[in-house]
Amino acid sequence: MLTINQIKNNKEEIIKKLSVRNKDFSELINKAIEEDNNRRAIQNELDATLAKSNQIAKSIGLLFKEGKQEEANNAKQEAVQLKEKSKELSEKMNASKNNLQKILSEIPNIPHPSVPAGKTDEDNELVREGGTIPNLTKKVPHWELTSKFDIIDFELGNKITGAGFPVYKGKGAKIQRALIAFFLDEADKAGYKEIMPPLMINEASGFGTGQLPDKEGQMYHMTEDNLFMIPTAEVPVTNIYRDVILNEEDFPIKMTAYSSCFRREAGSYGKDVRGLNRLHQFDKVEIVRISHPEKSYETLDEMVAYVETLVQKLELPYRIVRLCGGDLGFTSALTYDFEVYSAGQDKWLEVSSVSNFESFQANRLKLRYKAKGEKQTKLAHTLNGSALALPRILAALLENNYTEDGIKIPKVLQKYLNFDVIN
RNA sequence: GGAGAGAUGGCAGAGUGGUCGAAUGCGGUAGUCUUGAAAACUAUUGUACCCACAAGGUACCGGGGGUUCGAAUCCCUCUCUCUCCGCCA
Repeated sequence: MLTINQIKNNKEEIIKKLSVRNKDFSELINKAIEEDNNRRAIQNELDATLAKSNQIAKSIGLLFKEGKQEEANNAKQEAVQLKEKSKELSEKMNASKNNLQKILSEIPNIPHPSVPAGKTDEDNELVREGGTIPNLTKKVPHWELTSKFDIIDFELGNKITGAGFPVYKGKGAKIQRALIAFFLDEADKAGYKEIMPPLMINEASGFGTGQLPDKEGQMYHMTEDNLFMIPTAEVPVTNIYRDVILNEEDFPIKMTAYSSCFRREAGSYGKDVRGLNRLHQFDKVEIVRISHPEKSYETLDEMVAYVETLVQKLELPYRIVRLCGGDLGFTSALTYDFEVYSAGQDKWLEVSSVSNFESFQANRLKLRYKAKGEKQTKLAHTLNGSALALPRILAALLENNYTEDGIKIPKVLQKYLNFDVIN
């Protein structure tokens, strides 16, 4: 969420920058400013009324002490009237605040100047590519390979739970474990502190990172306890810093977490859902950073470079794209997507999304820092990225490395496994 | 799940209707002293909003609601924590 001060101070500029998202936000922006003016007017009056009430209440205490019953009773009358007035005003004020909140929550993050204009993923900008696309004699999609080698059982998942909950077996399960260990070890080497977070979150956490209230339908909801299954470790990990005021010297904050992720994927039925392409439960290692505002883009570049080393070490052909305005997430200012080429399907699969949210999440989280010698707190910047999501990485590994002799395991994973080929 | 106790500032911990944004101690910051440090002493030390700034004002003592002219203090409710019992990996 943008702050009202951000909006007021740079109104025209913000409207202009938001237009990169292919939508005109001038009306909402104007409404927000108008409502804020309204709110301030009400608060002025309310504060004055309360001040008077407080004054009278104090004087009543003194009058009683002095035994001036009559005067005290007169003062009470006045106080009652003031109270009614302040009640009215505070109701108005709450309504105004809620309305402002609602308007603000409909305004997305301001795209970074480097975000290209565009409508769909076709307008995304290719930043870099690497690796070599394998020249396979036979292209086999992973869902055939997994059943051929009996390493992932989709049918069994259907039986136990439902579609989108695969069962990993034997070498399939071991590869999952190896990938998780590999990703965590790499993150550790890169200075990220490992976190093992809760897999369910409460409402406040969901609000902090922006899943609630908008994307409520995308999370599994335990209504009995009002908890939600996490769609990504970003949520619990970033919320570690909800309601926190940091010191400048606490930066940089680097965290990583492995977790299972749960997504209802409502509304995406039938679209690229075969095999591992889109699941309700999957595993992912996430990196999260909290950064000084002046350093956050440096941080973003660092994260992109880091994720790039992962796909390189896994020897996967990849490309990095900068999302265009139309494809950019609501909360993000700049996002780089990583895609790996999956030869069996002849498709690029998105395996990581690395974003700078600037102060958009921090505002909701109330995550601030205090510069040395300054009294005012400022919002920190938050960033996160997948490093990496397992299922599509696995799909690409299986498809790209498949030969007549079986599926070869990339070198970096071999030390985590007691086999180097699946056959 | 049952019974009881509790939730106060960075921490510890007073405060049971008015003079409490809140004693005291510790910690933090600045200064005095010192070659430097420690100790000691002095001052300062929550967040947000209104206000151009300052002055001043308002709100916040786990969350929400209520009683009252006035609530950290009384009532209701929710959440959480602790102790005991039960169950349990």
